[in-house]
Amino acid sequence: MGDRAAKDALFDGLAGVAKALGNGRRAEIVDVLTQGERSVDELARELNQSVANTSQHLQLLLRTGLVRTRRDGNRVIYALASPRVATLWAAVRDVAADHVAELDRLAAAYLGDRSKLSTVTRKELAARLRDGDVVVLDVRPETEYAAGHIAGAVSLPVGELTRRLRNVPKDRDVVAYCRGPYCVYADDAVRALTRRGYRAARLEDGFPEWARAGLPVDRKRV
Amino acid sequence: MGDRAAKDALFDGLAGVAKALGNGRRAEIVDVLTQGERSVDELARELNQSVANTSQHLQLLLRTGLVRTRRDGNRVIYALASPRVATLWAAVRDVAADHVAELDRLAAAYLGDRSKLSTVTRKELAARLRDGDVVVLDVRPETEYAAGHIAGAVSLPVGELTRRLRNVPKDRDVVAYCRGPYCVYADDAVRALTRRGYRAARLEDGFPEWARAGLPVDRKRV
DNA sequence: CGCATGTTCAAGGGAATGCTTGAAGAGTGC
DNA sequence: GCACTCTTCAAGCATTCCCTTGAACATGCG
Repeated sequence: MGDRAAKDALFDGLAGVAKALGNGRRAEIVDVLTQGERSVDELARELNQSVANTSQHLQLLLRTGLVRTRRDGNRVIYALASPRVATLWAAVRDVAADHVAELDRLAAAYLGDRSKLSTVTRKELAARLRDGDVVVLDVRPETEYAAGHIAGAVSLPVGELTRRLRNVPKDRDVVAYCRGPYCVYADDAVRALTRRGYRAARLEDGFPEWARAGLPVDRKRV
Repeated sequence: MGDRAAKDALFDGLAGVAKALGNGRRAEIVDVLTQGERSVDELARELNQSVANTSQHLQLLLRTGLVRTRRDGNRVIYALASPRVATLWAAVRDVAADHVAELDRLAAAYLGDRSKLSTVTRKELAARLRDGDVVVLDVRPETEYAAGHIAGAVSLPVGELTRRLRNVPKDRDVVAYCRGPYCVYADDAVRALTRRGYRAARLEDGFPEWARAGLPVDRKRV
């Protein structure tokens, strides 16, 4: 024991986990699965990839143990193997934000200019929720809201925002949140709201981070 | 903003961090750097790889931002870019331990049978250190001890263990620790000690985990 | 059963990865 | 300057990775 070949094999095994996350498409899959389980073709559509390719990526994630499957009639539903995988993905994102030189540029290219968006930290929002002086909007698709949301938040998917604007009180501060720090939904919502004269800000990160921090969540459909 | 190409590029950027850790040799480099900074050829010797190859891996880690360098006369010293990188590596290891099916086999092949080794958790050791009823041995190379060690531990590199055995009291419980959960030094030490009639156990993980948990450390050479 | 839907498998081609070898840079000491 | 050490660069080759295409497999429904 303690020989080179075995040590190399062990570290290859450990590195296998990182390798599984080491592809943009697979990273995106894990990122989406953080919001809840999905079928293969839901994922394929979300990633804008062929079903075959998506399936292959999922097979690899499955072999590595990062995801698990269950059958639901016709379809196969994939989910993260455990919350720990979501934590790992968050750690990857954090290191990238800290240390990857070009990430700011890439993020800006996708998200646009965020400098004019006001943001709220988890802590601030938690405090203001306790005081009840803020309206919280979950602007993700409704199924994700149903699978879990910030306690007290109202579902208002960004696609329906303009149609259901009357439900948003104009005299109170509004905070929108979505999937995480690299999700555009809340950005779009905040831009649309401020343009119309609302006092809107976005939560710095998203629902998964809120839940992971142990802050109050709700699973019931409202 | 919000278009597919930019989103793919962003996630490729995020995944780049995972990709950098997604190779056994680079993972090993990061694992070693968790113990402290190293020159290229120290790393090459530790990994049993050519200097050129090691240098290439280091270049990639550098480009990704996971490590940084400084010159020391003739040589270039590499270090982790921040403690957050060590945290990320720990997260990878944890997920692998939880979810990679074959990891137990790989670990056993490298580490040997651990079933007969008694272990101590961080929490237990911290408590027993406060009570002063235990001798703690740092069995890593002396330079790593000098760079930081559990407060109250004594340096006794595993290579010199048999030569300096007289320094270890036979009537007290002994706990040995080393680099981390996949390091053999403490295992070897505990086996050698128990064979000679000492009451020895190993700390479940290693020094980096101890330090990361905020438990008392010391940097002074004894 | 036959057909539709959803998922996986298999083969192929272009690109990237990992290691090797040998040479070129960079810094130190005589 | 010159020899020496440590590190990086460059080219080459076998292997792996990623996506595509088209077929096979599984499940549900009429």
